[in-house]
Amino acid sequence: MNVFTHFRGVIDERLNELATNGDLPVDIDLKNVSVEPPRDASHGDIATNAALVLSKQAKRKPRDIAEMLKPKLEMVDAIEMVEIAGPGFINMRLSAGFWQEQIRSILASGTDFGNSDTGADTPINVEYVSANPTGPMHVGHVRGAVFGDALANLLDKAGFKVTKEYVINDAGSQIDVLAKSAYLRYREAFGEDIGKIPEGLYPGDYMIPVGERLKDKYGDKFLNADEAEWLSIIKLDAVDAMMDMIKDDLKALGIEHDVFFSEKTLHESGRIDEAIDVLRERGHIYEGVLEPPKGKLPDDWEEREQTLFRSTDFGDDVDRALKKSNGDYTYFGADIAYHYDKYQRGFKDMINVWGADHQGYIKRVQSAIKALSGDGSLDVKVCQLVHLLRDGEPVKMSKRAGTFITLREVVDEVGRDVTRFIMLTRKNDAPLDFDFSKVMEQSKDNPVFYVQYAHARICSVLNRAKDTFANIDTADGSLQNADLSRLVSDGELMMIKQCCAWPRMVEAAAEAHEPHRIAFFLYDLASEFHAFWNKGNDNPSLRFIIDGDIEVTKARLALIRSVALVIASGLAILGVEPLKEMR
RNA sequence: GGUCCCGUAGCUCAGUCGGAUAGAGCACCAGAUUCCUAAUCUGGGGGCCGGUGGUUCGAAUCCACCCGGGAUCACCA
Repeated sequence: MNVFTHFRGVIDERLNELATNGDLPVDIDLKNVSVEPPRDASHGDIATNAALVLSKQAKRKPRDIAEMLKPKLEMVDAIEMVEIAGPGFINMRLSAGFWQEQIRSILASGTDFGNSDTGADTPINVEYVSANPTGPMHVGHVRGAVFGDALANLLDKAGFKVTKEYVINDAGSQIDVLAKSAYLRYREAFGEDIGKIPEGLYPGDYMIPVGERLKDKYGDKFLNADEAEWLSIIKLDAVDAMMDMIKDDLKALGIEHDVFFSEKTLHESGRIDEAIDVLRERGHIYEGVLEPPKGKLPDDWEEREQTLFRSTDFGDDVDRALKKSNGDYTYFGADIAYHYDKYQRGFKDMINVWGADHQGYIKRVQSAIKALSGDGSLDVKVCQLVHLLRDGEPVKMSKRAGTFITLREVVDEVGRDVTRFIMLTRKNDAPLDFDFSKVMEQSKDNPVFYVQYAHARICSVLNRAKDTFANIDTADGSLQNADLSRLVSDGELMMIKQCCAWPRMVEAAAEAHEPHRIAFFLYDLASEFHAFWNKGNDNPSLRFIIDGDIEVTKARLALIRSVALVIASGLAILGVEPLKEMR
């Protein structure tokens, strides 16, 4: 249960009563009323701005409305105290009993705690990674991959029906290059000395096994054949080989897509013509000449007539070309068909995760979706660069020279969990430093460790309880029966409240499409817990395991088990395994 | 020149559909281990939230215009 949503409902009811009684206008609009935790805990547990928001509509002073609402709220069982503060905020304190009961429901829900139905099973498509199938994934892909995956998990938890999608760009000229590179390695597999890989082909060693694979599959069939004979066939094999490699890389990060969509199929099936015809019928396509870009002209600029999409009608800056000079569709042309296809598959909500270099591409795709669908919407999440460091020094990489750092190298060195968590410790649109030395540090400077450590500590306490009480049952089902009214200290109630904020956090993060909020929340929760733990150092009566008092012990175990469940539930969104011990 | 992103403590960054006295970590200073993992915790100093106007009960948050940093800019994908 989301505590705040629950009381939002309660407050709405009482406001409607006031409207029925004639104290407020009958047609009063409650949509701006919010119920949230006050920033300052001394103001109580929940606060509402209802009186302030409704003041104008009701043509009454905020304090008057607050005074009318106050007695009605005081009658609610769980509400212990109601106070009007400042310009008209209504602060409420909830009873300890109410909070204690929440532990029971957290234990009953397990790691499903925080699941929400705000998504209402709405289909939503999250497209991420979509690295070109021309080589292994490199470090530049990692952030988008992790971000997209965590966002998809988050939306799933919030009740959306999520499809994780990868579009394979298997149609462009880079695939010809790939096939030629593979063919060279194929000849090499027969013992031919191919010398230095010619400029313009992919030089990486990862192409060698592809050559072997072709040799095994086709024997010497293509050895003396014309390019026209082998090109289209080897393209397929080469792309397959690249995708196998990429899927392996993704697996190392714990990522598995539901759908791999082939761009090539759009070209072959005439779907691009179809989508563009739709646009043409609606009058959004014309043959014309684009203005040269303002500012510095590209050296090889020439005026030419092109098939253009009038994206400026939908908020773009200039109209966009759909066909290349050789008559083929541009990537944008194919992309229009791709997004139209997604829409026709039932996705009105689409999210794409792109690198920072694609920012300028956003408006045109959104324009196309508007022009084609009317009610479809695309949110593009742009991930800024990751600065790789080692001991504070930049790690050089050069994609051109083939010496780029691969995703695999990063994961092999620091592990999947660390890679994933650290990538989510910044907003997607802020650059991120990734220091190989720092992320492996076992200290509170390192948020992964800090959160994991809290979880491990809890598991450790649950185990140790058996040393003190031989017969104690620490299973969730048993802890649910603990006498939770024994949880009365400030620290204990704080922990409960923090856990109860979890569902609200999930909903807010999902709505904003911001999985990093989960990482920050977990850090805060871990911090609460570590503080609580240390109180037992100063005051033994605040320890979790109290020798001779099994009831208090069980109640406290129920509490910290709830904390562990929230941490595990959050880590699951991030795709990180909660650790039971860290020795 | 256009577009997009960023600008919050010395440093790295959070900041909830606009909410009350703007938060955390690092660094700095002072403390806490016969004790469930000190791999942790407690306390302290430190801010014209880039600037100027506007919107309103109320702005770090929304709008306009500036300043500074980054990315990107006809047929590549």
